[in-house]
Amino acid sequence: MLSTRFLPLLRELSDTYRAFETYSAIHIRSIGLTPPQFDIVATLGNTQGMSPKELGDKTLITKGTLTGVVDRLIEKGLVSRTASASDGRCQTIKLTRQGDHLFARIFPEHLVHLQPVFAQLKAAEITALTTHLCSLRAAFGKARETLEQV
Amino acid sequence: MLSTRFLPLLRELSDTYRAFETYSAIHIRSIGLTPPQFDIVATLGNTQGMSPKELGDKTLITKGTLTGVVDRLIEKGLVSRTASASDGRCQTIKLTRQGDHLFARIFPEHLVHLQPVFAQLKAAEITALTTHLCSLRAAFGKARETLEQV
DNA sequence: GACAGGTAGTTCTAGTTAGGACTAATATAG
DNA sequence: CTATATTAGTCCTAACTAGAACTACCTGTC
Repeated sequence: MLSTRFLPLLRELSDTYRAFETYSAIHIRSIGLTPPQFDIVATLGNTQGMSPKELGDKTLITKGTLTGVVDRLIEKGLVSRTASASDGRCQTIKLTRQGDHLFARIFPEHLVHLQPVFAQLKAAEITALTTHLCSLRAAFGKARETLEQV
Repeated sequence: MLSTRFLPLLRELSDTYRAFETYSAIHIRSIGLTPPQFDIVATLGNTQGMSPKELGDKTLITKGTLTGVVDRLIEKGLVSRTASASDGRCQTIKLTRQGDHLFARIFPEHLVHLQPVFAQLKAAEITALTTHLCSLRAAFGKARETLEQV
């Protein structure tokens, strides 16, 4: 007999993630960005820039996708792509001055947009949820390692 | 001063959701389906079929996307689309005999694939996580309603 | 029974997605 | 020093995504 007691959790995880995506997209689209584009701008904010590889690791955007997302941000004049001097394979993606200004304006705005959501939750709930999610993510990671050992 | 204490939670929510998607996709792709296609087949399993509208509500696939996903499942011979007799706007999507066989085979397989993940967690953790996610989702829903009242 | 308003589904567009094939550059082993 | 393996990034394909425009159909009101 197979246990199915975890199915409600998986459904809830999907539903909650999508509720978050949908809610934050309301603000993001009002700026004229897409969610992945916002993610890149937010990750580059307050840094000296980084390689596409590093950017992909942080935002979980795969390399093939990242090329296109960065292309569109360059078209909009928000980021630049320059070759690395030390490693001919690497490049550095950086916010332009215009990108920097945009980041400084929209990041606090985005926090204001999210504030009413988390004002409804107790600090302890937020902490507990984060911890439990972390365990679940680790469980997926471990199960995946086991599969790959074959 | 804006609070940013919820940002780690949002990152963890995204990361955990993607870990789940990636992990379950390993099994789903081995069957020759995509995750949304699997979602549809799993939702139609053990039912008499339902309208695209209902299917979209359950799987959170928007109507425009659903048309294409169902088209591809029809091409594969797994589902059928028939007009409703009572309402000329509605249709009924149903598993074909072949789709039914596939469902009967792969759904238990999928549970077996997921089992090792949840075997690592205590039952109480699973329950607590589900409850907290539900609160968070409700908070997004409430905040959204507030925005729409304008 | 006509007409206004709402609902179901399709089509279209721009963008994202994963994965794999490919190129170029670096690093390692012998 | 050279052959091999690894890594970074681009390009390609099939599919999914939301949202908006559109068509067809239903429902209520007068």
